[in-house]
Amino acid sequence: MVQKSKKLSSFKAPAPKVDAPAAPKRRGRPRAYEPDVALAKALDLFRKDGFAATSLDDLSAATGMNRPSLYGAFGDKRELYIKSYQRYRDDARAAMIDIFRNEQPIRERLARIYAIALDIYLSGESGPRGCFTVMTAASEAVSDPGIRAMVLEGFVELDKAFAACFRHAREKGELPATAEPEVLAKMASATIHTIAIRARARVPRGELEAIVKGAIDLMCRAA
Amino acid sequence: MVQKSKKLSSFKAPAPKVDAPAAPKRRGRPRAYEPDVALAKALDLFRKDGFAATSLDDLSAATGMNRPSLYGAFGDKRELYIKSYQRYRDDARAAMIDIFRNEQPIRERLARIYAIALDIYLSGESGPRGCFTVMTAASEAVSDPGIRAMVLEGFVELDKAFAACFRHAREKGELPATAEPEVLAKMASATIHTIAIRARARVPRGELEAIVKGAIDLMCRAA
DNA sequence: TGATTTTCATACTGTCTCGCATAATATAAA
DNA sequence: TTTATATTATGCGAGACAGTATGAAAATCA
Repeated sequence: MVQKSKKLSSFKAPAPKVDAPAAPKRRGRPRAYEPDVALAKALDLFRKDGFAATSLDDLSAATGMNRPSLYGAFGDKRELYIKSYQRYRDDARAAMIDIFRNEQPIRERLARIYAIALDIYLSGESGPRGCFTVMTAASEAVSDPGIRAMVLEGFVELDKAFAACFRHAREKGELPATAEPEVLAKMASATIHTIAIRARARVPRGELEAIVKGAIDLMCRAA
Repeated sequence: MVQKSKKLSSFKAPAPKVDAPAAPKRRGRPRAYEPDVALAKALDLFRKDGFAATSLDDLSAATGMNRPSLYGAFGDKRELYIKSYQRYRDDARAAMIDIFRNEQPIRERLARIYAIALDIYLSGESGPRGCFTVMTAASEAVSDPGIRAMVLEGFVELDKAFAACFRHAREKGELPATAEPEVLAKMASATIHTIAIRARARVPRGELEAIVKGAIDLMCRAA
């Protein structure tokens, strides 16, 4: 909510949503980088080492952009971090939104959500990346109010999505009438958080899947 | 497990465990600091800002020790971080071990454990500190194998303590025979992790206590 | 062709970083 | 008092850091 979009996607403005091969004919020297892929590289670096341990030289090398280009395209290091985080959230949301909305049985929906989460958390060439929201909460969130607000928003969004799932399942009779969607949602998020953290410590996928299975059983068993 | 004690408590060596007011008459110039309180200050700083964002100047200012004294007493920055972490674990364990061992009903034991955890996570003058194990997992654990091993050990230790609790409760008939202590233990740890992370985002204590209450109900209700 | 616009590339500045070298200081032992 | 020992205090030095200034390069427009 803080840092409201402003001109986040300014470099996308010329392309009118539908992929337009009709080149807009920009005026000056053409860019030597693609903002989207550069941002993805920056995101990966931030996810690996965190804000403080990632230098602009590292970012410059990873994106192939030199320092002034980085500033021109994304602003200073903090802004780049924030844009990376927004990108992460957008990607994660896009990967899960269909499952959160569809009509499968609750157990199956949860299983698929966690499978996608594990894919995200365990990806990365030089080791698992974990959850960027959790990492940011652990590092920058205490001292930076703007970033803290974004992290908090991320938690709330996930809680609400899970709660909606459980509410729906209760209405369909998959869960007992006494089930409390909000409480179950917190436990579902807690499961997300624990696998995200354990993934950073290189706990193997099999163990994380076992935790997920146990959590689903506990949350969905008839009371 | 890595960095095995070696000479961790070298400065405690003269004091033979029982508090000895018989001054050991050390040879040279006396210390101007107390290692224990200095380490506590360093720990607090690391918990607040993390490894990378904490400079030796910060540590020097906080502890009142100048740089060479820091090196002499604790080694380089990484060693100081590791010793801070060990101190944190020792303190946390000391605060919880009685409750993990005693004979109260399971719900009450869990409630007390979480209350202590919240005290630890929410302490700190300039904002909540969260859980140092979780913070370290989120930052240094991916790239530093030694630190990763310590974090992993921390996770396992907590899982085992919770599992022992649940096993004991099942034997006493507080939980159904079908309850799986290891599975419940993972959920209990997940609850620890989620409140630790949310605390960093300044979620108020009341909300965290509500999460804890819901988790205890879910874990302890008759299946 | 020449003017304009946008980006790239190099290099710079002042500050901070870690770790250590050196010397002064305060105690105990001889 | 002298010597040995252990600590404090100052500060150096090579490098990393974030951010910017300057000028060259590559495109469009007139």
